[in-house]
Amino acid sequence: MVTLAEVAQHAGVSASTVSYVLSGKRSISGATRQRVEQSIRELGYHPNAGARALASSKSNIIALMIPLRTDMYVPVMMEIAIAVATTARTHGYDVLLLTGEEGPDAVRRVTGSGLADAMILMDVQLDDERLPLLRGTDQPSVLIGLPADTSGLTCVDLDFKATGALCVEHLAMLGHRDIAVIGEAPAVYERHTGFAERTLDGLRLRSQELGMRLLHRPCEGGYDAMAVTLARILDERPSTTGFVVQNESAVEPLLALLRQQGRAVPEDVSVVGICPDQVATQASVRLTSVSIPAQEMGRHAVEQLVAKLDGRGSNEVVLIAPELTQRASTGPAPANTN
Amino acid sequence: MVTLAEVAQHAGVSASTVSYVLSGKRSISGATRQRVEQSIRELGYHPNAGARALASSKSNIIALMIPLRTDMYVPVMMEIAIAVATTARTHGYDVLLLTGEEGPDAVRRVTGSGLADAMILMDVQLDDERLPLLRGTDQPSVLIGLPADTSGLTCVDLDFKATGALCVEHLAMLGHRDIAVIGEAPAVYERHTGFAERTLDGLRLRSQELGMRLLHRPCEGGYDAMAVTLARILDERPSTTGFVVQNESAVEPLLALLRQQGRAVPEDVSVVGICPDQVATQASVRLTSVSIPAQEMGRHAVEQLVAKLDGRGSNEVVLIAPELTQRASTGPAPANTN
DNA sequence: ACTCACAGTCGAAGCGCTTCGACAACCTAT
DNA sequence: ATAGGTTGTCGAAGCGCTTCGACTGTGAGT
Repeated sequence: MVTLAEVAQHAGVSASTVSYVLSGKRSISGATRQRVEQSIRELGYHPNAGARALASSKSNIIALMIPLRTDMYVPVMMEIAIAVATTARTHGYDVLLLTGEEGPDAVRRVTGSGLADAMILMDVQLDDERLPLLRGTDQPSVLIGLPADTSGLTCVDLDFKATGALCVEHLAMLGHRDIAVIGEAPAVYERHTGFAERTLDGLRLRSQELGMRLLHRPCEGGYDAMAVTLARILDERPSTTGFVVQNESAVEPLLALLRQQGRAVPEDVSVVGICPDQVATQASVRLTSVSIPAQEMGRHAVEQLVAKLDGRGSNEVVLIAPELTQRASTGPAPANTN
Repeated sequence: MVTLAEVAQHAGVSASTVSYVLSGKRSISGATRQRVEQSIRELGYHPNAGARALASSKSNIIALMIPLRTDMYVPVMMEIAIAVATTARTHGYDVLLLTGEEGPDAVRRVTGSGLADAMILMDVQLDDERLPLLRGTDQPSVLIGLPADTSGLTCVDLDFKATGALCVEHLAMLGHRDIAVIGEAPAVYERHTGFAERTLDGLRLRSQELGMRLLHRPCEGGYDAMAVTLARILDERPSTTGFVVQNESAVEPLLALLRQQGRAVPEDVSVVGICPDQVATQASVRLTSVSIPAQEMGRHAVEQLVAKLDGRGSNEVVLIAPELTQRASTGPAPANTN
């Protein structure tokens, strides 16, 4: 293993000079700089991460806490994680992957040990038990998702309330009056995950304002669960002509079931998805949808964090505006056939 | 920030004693140990990761390189990543998330800087450019996936060749003679990703041995691509009664299309999937499938790696035996209706 | 009573880096 | 020519931990 000292000797300068070449924190003459860089290349030198962390009390690592559950909104999580990792690299940071398993202890461990300089939390619950810890430390952090109380915190998320409203508006504009919401699995609501409830708020509020009737049903993904849920909805409110689906694994089952029952999409029934674009475009009917901007969220989160680490940036809530893309699954409500 | 020295002082012992309490590398009297542990708790001490890494030349971090592409077999990757992270924690390791983006440089950087003690590589190509680097370093590593030449490497993977064979055998047993394989996207084969080719080998070999006819068609996921592929297959070989699908995002489209064309599953046509159980059970027809044991792979990989780090363990290729679960999508071939 | 082994503890020497203050050499303004 | 500032470099002091060798006291063996 090559050390700073060896590079220094090879280049005929002192260790500190090499260090300054590397960090650029003091000016170095062109000649010296080149000699040092040459030596670094020749010797294949890589600074030792531990030593660096110890001396500078900066690890250049960002911790990312992802949820342990692998059953929900997985592609979104993955895309965020990858966006976080690649964006972090462009700022010179690496990413440490923590699973929710350890819970708040992970926060303590990482903060206390100086393993990471900052952290990003995903899958934030409205009343997340990790929040007090974050508020009580001076380690920068960013949440992806919105808790109930955002004071003293930096958050990045899609504006799910606006997303709900947007879906309703789109259906209203097309003349639909009775709409049903296929939600995430009941467990998601029970955990009080913010995004699900905020979407619902937006849906309810706007549909009230527009005088529409709204039915909300949580739904486990999959064909069987969807079949049961759909039957219940159509039983309770046969006049339903618009669906909003916020559950990736319910999209295709819903479309299949509607088809099977002879309800044509979009002629008889319109469907709006809240899901990644990939899901929307690969469905059997190209789905009108509000996309989950996973990459953008990951990127934003890192950039907020880096800003904080650089002493710039403050606590703020960044809500990304939803965008609805009309595809083939929504159309005018059918003429009233009471 | 609390340091070892402060804990030592608080407990009235020397720093080295505290260190030995922590590491257990020398015997410590019960009384002293308890006093130290008490102090640690009272002061909320966490050892500094950087200092530890520097002094011991061990970071207790495992690097995990995941593919950059977010478009393919995502849930599997995610599940593996999570299994790696949680298993690593049980052995006292944290996980650093690297994306394929940097390519071989990432290997150099991590190895050279001592950022991680070992690494796990996913999405290994048959002739992966990172392999020479791995062979040339003494840093332990494990591949998830199988390259062409495994000499000097430790690999963990599902036995995809046996998987292919198993699928064929199942269909053969049910009396099918003409089978079609819906493969991964063409890009996967072009990249020479091992698993896809090995599956194909297994499929071809066994179907030859059993005197069956086999058609293989790569397929981008999604409904439209699947429609085109299916049409071509049925056009070329109308007598096809068995399908093997190795592409998560083609499963549901295939089932929908078959249904739409009046081909009943499993009465007219049988379908076997190679996919995570979750996909198989959530499909519109509960899919007979060989599951991808993502968790098991991640766990195995970490355990191999930890064994190496402990000086136990050697280079070996661990192939996990495939298991086929019969569900509702396969049945006897229809009577010959030439 | 005397050695020997061993458990239990301590002090000190680093691990490889960053960073601060010092200093020499040079330039510019007086 | 001189004071004052700049620029480029160096030496040394840590950062918080691990680990080695050394030391002390105790109990067993003779």
